[in-house]
Amino acid sequence: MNLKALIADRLAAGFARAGAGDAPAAVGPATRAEFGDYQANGAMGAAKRLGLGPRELAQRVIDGTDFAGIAARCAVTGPGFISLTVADELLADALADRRIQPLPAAKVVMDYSSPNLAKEMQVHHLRSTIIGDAIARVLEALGCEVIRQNHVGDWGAQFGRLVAHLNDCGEDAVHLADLERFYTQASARVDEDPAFAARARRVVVDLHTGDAATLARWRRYIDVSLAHCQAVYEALGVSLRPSDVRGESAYNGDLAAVVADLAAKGLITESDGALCVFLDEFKGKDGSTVPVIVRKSDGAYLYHSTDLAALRYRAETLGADRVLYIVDARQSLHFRQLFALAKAAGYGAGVSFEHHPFGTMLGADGRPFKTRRGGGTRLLDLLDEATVRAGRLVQAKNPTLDAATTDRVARALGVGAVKYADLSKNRTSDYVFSWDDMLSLEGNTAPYLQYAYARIQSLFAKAGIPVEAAEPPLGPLATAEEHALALQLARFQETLEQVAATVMPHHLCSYLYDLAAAFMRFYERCPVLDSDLRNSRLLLSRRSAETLATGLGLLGIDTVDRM
RNA sequence: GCGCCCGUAGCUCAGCCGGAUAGAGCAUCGGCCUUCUAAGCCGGCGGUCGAAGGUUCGAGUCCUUCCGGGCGCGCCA
Repeated sequence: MNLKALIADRLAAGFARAGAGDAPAAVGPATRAEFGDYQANGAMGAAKRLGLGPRELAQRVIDGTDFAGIAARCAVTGPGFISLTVADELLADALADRRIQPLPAAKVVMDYSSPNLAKEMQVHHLRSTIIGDAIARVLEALGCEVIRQNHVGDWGAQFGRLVAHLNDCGEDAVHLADLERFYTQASARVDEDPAFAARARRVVVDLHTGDAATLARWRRYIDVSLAHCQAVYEALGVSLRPSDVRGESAYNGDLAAVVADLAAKGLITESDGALCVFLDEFKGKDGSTVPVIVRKSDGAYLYHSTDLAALRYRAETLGADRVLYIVDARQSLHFRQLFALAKAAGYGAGVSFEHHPFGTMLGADGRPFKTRRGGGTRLLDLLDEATVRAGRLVQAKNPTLDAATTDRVARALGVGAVKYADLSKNRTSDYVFSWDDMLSLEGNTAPYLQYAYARIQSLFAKAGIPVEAAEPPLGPLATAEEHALALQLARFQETLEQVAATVMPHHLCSYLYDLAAAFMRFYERCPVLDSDLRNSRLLLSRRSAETLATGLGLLGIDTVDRM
């Protein structure tokens, strides 16, 4: 149940009776706990139009609202806030059933992760991959049909360079590390050797026109590279599967038709031999327009055309209601152009195309992130280091665990910490990558949430009963800690809906951290096993464990029973 | 030059259609393990929310200008 929506609904009737039916109740969590659990700020904004004092209107709203079963107390506070305390019976209802309520059915296509192949996955691939994955899982939990589309870069100039270079030196690459090395060499040659650069471009044309030898070579490199990506996804606990891969190459056959269609619709202008679309939305102050180039003067297509073909496929073939692109903020202009182009071409009318950007990764110095060697940091190295550090800590804290359990726990905590460090940030602009922050295991980190979960498992082990044995109903909430914990548990639904609406997983992280903290305070203050309120407190513990496990699961983070 | 994003405590970050005394973690200082896991709990220290104007009953949040940072801008993706 969505408490916030329920309260807003009830208050809406009160606003209507008070003559302010069009005013939003503006319900949110109370900013100050002393005044209750939720507050509605709408009376203050509406009062002026009605010629009433804000407190007077707030009182009229309260008088006209039916609080039966939802609020234990409701009062006007401050300049005209409506503050209310949620009734225990409502919390008992909320905790009786932990099922998530579905949103209206929708088909959502999600483009995320989408690494360029031929290179190992680096830390900068982390954001798209795990943000997208968390959103995909949350949407599925809310009943949406999610179609994952891993739009890997498997068709661009990097393969021209790679294949041209390997043709020249007569070598072949069967391991990713080799590919990586050869690609670096090839990139260097492009900068120094114009003749090589020309050959590399020629190879791209061969590839795109279906030259058999080139395609065979390309296929081998792609397979090596994709196997590596899949290994990273599995190490990360990301839900992407090989069947979710639909890379740039999948649209090769559509490109000519898409461009022909744009031409037929009168959108194409030739400029210096390239086929361009000039859109009014991108006209500058000086009257010049930044063009969208859909075909180069040498006949090759670019990512605008590929992305447009992909957009059309997602809208028309997959039948999406929404298409979410979880892509670096540096692509913002590209997506504005892409969506404008789709609109001009009449593709995907009625479909919501959304670019959800995230910031560029910076180093500790605030400059774009690079290692000393000028490269990136391998994602697998980061995960390994996190696991090693967590392993040392697990061993120090709990030396009685056997080796296999220690390894498993270390993996869950280490990988969880890395993911949580990234997912818990709402940075639509740049963010600072810090090796130490990523690997931190104290405070507001995944291990804190996992620790709360493990404590609950331990509690039930001590009680000698399975977690499921704690059943409703919830008893009286005798202490402030119990009330606060029950309230936080009851807010899970509204949190998931908020994540779905904003496409921002950090709201779920904040929620789970607050939940774990509420549980820790409850646990420190309220004895469970040796208490008259044992049943009720066990139920609070059970729901805490379930909600933590479910929430962490949506973030792609594992829980452990002991740590 | 034009455009987009950002600037909150020493550091890393929250702050939900503008709403009460701006919140966490880390760091630092102090208290709490003979009772359910101290990876924890409680408390102290720490911010003129980049600056100046404006709108508003009310601005970290909206508008304008300036300063600072990042990114993007016709044949890479």
